[in-house]
Amino acid sequence: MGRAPCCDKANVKRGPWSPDEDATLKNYLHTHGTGGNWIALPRKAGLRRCGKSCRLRWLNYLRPDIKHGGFTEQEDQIICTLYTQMGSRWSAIASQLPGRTDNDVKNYWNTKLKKKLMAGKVISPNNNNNNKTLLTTQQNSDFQDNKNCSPPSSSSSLVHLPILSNDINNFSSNLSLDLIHQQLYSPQFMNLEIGGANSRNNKNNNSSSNIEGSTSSSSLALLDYKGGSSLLEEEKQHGVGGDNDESNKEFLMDLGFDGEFSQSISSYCYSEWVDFNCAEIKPH
DNA sequence: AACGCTTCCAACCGCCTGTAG
DNA sequence: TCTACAGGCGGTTGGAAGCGT
Repeated sequence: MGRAPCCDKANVKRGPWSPDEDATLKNYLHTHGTGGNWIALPRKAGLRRCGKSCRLRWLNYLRPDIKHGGFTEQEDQIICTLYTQMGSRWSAIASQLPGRTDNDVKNYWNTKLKKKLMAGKVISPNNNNNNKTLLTTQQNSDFQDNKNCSPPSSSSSLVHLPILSNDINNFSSNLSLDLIHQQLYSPQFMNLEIGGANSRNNKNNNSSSNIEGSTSSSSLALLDYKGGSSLLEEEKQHGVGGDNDESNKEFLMDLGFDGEFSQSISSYCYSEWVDFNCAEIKPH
């Protein structure tokens, strides 16, 4: 026995919403709110629509704070990073992007960003190209309103990433590589040299397990000291030394790889913990 | 202009989860 | 504890728009 349908499908209209329907829904919600019941809402509002459809229409299109299209490079990066961290948790990803809906992010990923990433046009960790300059002060503005992040220093070019919730941090403990991850983030694609002469931070190979098994209340990311010499164990003990040789830092976050590959990457890349709940990421 | 193919995105579907009774 | 129901979510689809031939 299947689940009872949420509405009488024979008597509800389907397909694209008309401007009149939009106006009706908007007006009703403006006056009455949802009343805590989307299922009953269309009947009260005089709409021949399924309650779920009304909810979707409101959340994805009619809400006043919705942004459509025009994803910024910074948003691209955030989506890519979060996708590698937690997979297709679109609502969680969208919650980190003010004004974006899960549907929007999902569509954007499926239609554009995935291809863009495949073509190497989005900054990826350790990408050895000029894309790092994508992280500029101009991009701060989108997220400055985030109440949990301190405002950027006027004299610096900090990039303030939005809050990653504790839930997101929890996701990272149960990650696996799906096909897309393997394709998009293969060592070749990332231009990484795994375990070679540059694997200078091998003694730091507990980083990955710390990330993935972290019970910390913070989401974590790491900054790479490209060309730096020390492991910075002392810094790990004494907190993040954010002012050290910033010119050598590179935008990098937990990619969510499991197992040996993750260990290899982390041992190569990661050298410093930062609290990613309100990380200040600086351009390379 | 007409046709076919591709891309994009709004909307739907059905499963899962949370919660009230 | 169980059940029913609504909300939430991710996957998928259908059609409009764009583009090339």
